[in-house]
Order: sequence, then structure tokens, then C-alpha cells
Amino acid sequence: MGITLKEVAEKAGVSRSAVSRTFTEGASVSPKTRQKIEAIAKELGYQPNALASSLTTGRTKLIGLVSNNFHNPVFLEVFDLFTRALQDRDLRPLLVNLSDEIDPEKTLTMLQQYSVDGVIVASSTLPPSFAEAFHEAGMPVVHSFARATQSPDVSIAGIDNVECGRMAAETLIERGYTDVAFLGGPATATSTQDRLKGFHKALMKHSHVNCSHCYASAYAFEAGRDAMLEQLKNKPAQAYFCGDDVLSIGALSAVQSAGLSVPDDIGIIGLNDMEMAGWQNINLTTIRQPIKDIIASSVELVVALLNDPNRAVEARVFSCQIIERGTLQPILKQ
Amino acid sequence: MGITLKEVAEKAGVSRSAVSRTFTEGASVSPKTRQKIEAIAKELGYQPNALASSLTTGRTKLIGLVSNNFHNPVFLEVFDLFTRALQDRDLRPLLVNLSDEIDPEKTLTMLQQYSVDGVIVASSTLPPSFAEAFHEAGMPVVHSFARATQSPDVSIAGIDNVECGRMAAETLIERGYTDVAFLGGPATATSTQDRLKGFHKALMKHSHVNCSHCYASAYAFEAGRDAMLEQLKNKPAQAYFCGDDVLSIGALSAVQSAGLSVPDDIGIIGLNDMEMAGWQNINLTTIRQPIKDIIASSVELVVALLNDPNRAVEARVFSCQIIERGTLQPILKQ
DNA sequence: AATAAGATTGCAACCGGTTGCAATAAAAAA
DNA sequence: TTTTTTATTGCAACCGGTTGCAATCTTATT
Repeated sequence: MGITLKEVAEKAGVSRSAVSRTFTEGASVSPKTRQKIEAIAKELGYQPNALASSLTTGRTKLIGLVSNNFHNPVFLEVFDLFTRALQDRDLRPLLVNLSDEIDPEKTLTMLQQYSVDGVIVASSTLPPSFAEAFHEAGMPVVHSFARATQSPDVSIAGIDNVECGRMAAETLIERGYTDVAFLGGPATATSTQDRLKGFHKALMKHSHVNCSHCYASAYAFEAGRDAMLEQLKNKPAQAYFCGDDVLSIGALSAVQSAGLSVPDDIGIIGLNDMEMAGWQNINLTTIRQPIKDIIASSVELVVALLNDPNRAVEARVFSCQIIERGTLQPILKQ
Repeated sequence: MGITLKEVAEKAGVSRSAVSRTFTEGASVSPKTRQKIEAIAKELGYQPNALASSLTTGRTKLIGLVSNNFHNPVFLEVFDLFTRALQDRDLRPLLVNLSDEIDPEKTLTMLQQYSVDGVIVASSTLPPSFAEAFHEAGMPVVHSFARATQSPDVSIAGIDNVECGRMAAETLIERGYTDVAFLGGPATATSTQDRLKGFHKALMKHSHVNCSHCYASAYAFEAGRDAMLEQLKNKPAQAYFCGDDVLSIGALSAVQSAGLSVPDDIGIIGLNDMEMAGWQNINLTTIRQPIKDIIASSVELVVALLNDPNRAVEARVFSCQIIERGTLQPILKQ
């Protein structure tokens, strides 16, 4: 389809090596020949074939971007940030939609066939074994939004979900709620488990506070709405820490459907601080996860990893912050 | 990094050709040798290198998925559907985030360097020239959500935006509104222009109806909100046809902030029927664009195009449908 | 001007596959 | 059993580049 090295070389009256070197950073070519070659290349519209060169250089500049949540609006932000960060470093995201996959096997072979330079697993719901499978196959991997562990088996970038659970609990206590609940995401997700753990642990110290929990089937609007509707059938808690913002919005909608008001009847606090949380008709009090930093860090890590395959596995954990909006009672005056 | 053809061939005591043929659909290998080779390949963990083979076959199975709107939630649905449809056909989406690019040049060379088999431009705001640039470079291209023309220069799949404008206008008239407006997306987008055109044209026939229009700077929440806030400073219209759903939600939020109610004080009708439009706390009356069909069609088209490069350029135009929810006055009794 | 040091260049082999062609083997027909 | 026909296989060239090495050309040094 395109012009090849050989054609340029012939027209320029030089060897193929010369042309190759002209397009290779730091290779030895005299200014004179480089100029001649560049002129002819431009004239012919020559573009070096990245795939062919990857054969010898061993670099494709392809990064597998693997995710499984295409129903949570926060992931649009995630994809935006990832694609830009990768493009800025001259890397190309090969997007993999895992929606129905459980097994890393198929994805792994595909990524191997395309010799991606590295893989980023962007998900808080996939089990650690998923990223580990890539890692064991010898690929540079970063698991973004993964469980924060001191010594993970693959490099991770994310937040300490236990700590987030604690923050949520203390925020609710501060507001004077005495009957609170955790409305988590999928029970199997590490993020859900950790948030619940931190939430419980912090509430232990406050024996006067009643605490319960339940799960939504996914980090998605309908799941949150359904879970909250279920809660409303019996006696609901005074305030809910929801697994994430989209769940919160689902829950919010359920509460409103029931003719109750937020925060007067029921309080809600989310997690993520996605763009929508700040929309004035949602106005969700939430815990901000520093998505930008996590993603910048993830890309940085995967690049470092592919430059030095023996680099130690590393965990980058970012702290979160409460964003006060309108879905919790105001703080109690002491 | 990986096991190569040669290693498998040596261990199996056959030629490299034999191994290659074993992994090539429809190639001639005896069942006996195929079995032997497959066993050894599995044992060694051999994966054929897709990029190397692309050199001779001329097929990479890579499809450039080019978009510029990572702030409109409907595009999460779009990416979900595209990635799945492509994966189902054993194609890989190479995602390109155009957010800041105006010029197709850089993207074009990148896609050429990676020898993508085809390109899908998913955007209703990019000018037609963008997709045309790829087309002129000889790539199979489909422009999804493009302006519907009888004879486009590149294949397209989308809706007839003029017709949508008409539908919106007639819907508003049916409800008895006599002072209506179009709150469009970016004025430069063909989708905006066409929707306005159809809207105007339909209203021409109803001289008793007053009609105006304005533009939001992007298909995004804040843009819609800002535009509506601007409207509210003066005397706003009775009902607005908003450029799309996310603009509608922004507008909705502005109306509510102003202490007005929808649909009692101001009516709103959107376009797209994205998932969120159906959320019970949004409940937006809108025009459904058959995203699924458009995307399925786009992928079908690009596949057809790459199987037969001489295939005629084709336009696939889908019709839309009003989805009644709660942001317009009920229909007038005759 | 002669020599040494440094730059530039082309050759040829290689990256990991595919494929036309001719040679060989197996199956079918005579 | 011999001859045809058909299936399988390996050889070698090729896809579009890169790179170590040795040859050649420049430039600097003495």
C-alpha cells in the first residue's frame, strides 16, 4: 500500500541503511544525505512502517489498555486521561473490552500476538490474578485502581480503600448519624471488600452507631438504584456510604422516587468525585479519588517498567479527600 | 521475548513452512503433522506473531478508532459497542483521542505507520474533511455519526439530523408550545447545522410559533448549563430542543438552579437517548438515535470495505424515534 | 604532507513470519 | 502393478525494516 524504504533509497541513490538511519534517532548520517533523503521521502510520502521495525527493535509502542467497566461514566474520564497520557509519550493504546471475560487467557494470547510493550489493567473489580497472568507471561504490567498492598505481585497505582472506608465512616459520625450503612459494589471486588473493612473498623470505636451493609451487583446506576429500593422496603439507615459515585446516583434516584429527600431523610456519600458528581442537579458529597494522578502514575510506571524490565514491582498509593456538597447533613456544631 | 516459528519447527523436526501452515486457515498440512506441531506449540507456548505475519499478508487486523469527544457520556456507550463489535470480528481497536487536534495529518501518519486495516471516525463534530483525509490516503474509512448526505465522499453511518430537527419541532408544536428555541452544540458541527435547519424548516409552516436559537460551545454538561443560564438572563423560550442529551442535562440543571421547574416552566427535549436520559432522576424526553445499529453498521461497512477496496462508498442512514419521558408538557387534547 | 582519529556509508545477515514453486509422498485409477 | 492424480512438504525468496562490521571518506593532528 505504501512507499517503502527501498523505493526511497533507490530514488535517492543511497543504500537502504542510509534511509533507515535517517529516520532513526541518533543514527549516523551526514547532514547532506539526510537532507536529500528527507526531501525525497517527503516527496514520495514515505512513512516508516512501525510494525516492520518492531521486528528488529523489539518495540511496538503498543500498550494494551484493558478494562471491564464500560457502564460507569467515570471510565470515560479514565479513558480520556489514559489515551492522552499514552499519546503524549508516543505510545498507542490498544483497547481491550473485557466486559464478558473472566479468564485472562484469551486476552493474554492476543496481547502476545501483537507484542504489546506493556499492559495497563484499569479496573477495581478484576481480581489481582488477572494482572498477574500478564506479569507472569513476562509483560510489563500496571494494575490501576487495584487493591493497595504493601507488596503486590504486580505494580499498582491506586488508593487505599480501607482508608477510604474509614474516612467515610468518620465523616458520617461527624455529621451525627447513628444508623449508617455501606452500599457496596460487587462483593467480589477488592475495592468493595476493602472499603467495607475500613468502614467497619472505624465504626467499631463508636458503639452507639448502628451499622449494616449490602451490595450492588455492579458499579452502575441501575444496580445502585435497585439496591437502594431494596433498602427502602424495610427500614433504611440514616445515611449510606455508597461504593462509588454512579452507585450513589442510582441510590439518590431511588430515594427520590420513594418521595424521600436527600439529605433531609437520608444522607449519601459517594466515592470517586467523577465529573457528574459536581453537576448542580446531582451535587453529590463524595470522596475524591485523584484519578489524574493515578493515571499519570500508571503510565509513568509502565514506561519505567518497559525501559527496565528488572525494575522492582512498585505500589503507588494516593490519598483521598472529602468533597463536601449537598447529600449529607451539615456538620454538627460541637 | 516469545517462542518463534523456528524453535517450534526445529523441535518438531519439520520446516518452518509446515509450522506456519499449521496456523494458517485453509493451508495444506496433513492431519498427522498438524497434530504433532500443535502439541509442540502448546508445550512451548508458541503464539504466532501477528505483526510479523502482517508484513506478508498485508493485514494487521488493527482498526483505528478515532474520536474527539471524551466528555459526553454517550461516548462511553459508543466505545463499549465499538470495541465489542470489533473484537467479535477478531479486530483490534487502536484508540485515538483527538481532543486537541484540528489537523488529520498527525493522526494519518500514525495510522499509516501502524498499517491499520481501516479507520472508524466516531464523531458528529469533526468536519467531513477529517475522514476524507484518511480516505484519500487509500484507507478504508467509515465516518460514524456523520452528516447524512446522498453522496458522501466517504462511507458514513448515522442519522438524518435535518429530519431530527423536524421531529423536534413538530413534537414541540404538538404540545402547544408557541415560543421555542434550539440550543445547539458547537455551531461548526454539521450535526448542529442540520438539526437547526430541520427545526427551522418545520417551524416555517407554523407562523404563529416564535423561534430562536443559540449555541453551546461543546456537547458537554457545563456548556449546556452555561448556554441555558445565558438564556435565563433574558426572557427564555417556553421549550428548548437541545443539541443532545448531555446538553439537555446541563440545561436542566440551569433551569432548576434558577428555581424554575421542568416541564412546568420550561420544556426540554434532547437527542440521543443515552443511558442516563432514562435515569429516573433525569427522565429526559428525547429523540432516540439508534446507536447500536449505527455502530453495528459502521463495523460491517469497514469490514466490507477492507475485503473489497473497490466497494462503492455507501451511506447508511437510520431513522430516529421520540422517547417520551418527563421534560415536556403532555400532548394537547384535540 | 603524512598519519591518526572520527564520521559516514554499504553489505549482508537478521527480525518472525508467508508463499509460489518444484519435489516428494500418498491415494486413486487403470 | 503401473500410471495418474492429488496431497503434503521443504526450499528459497520475500514482506519492510535494523544493525554489526568493515570499507571508505573527512577532518584533525603532527
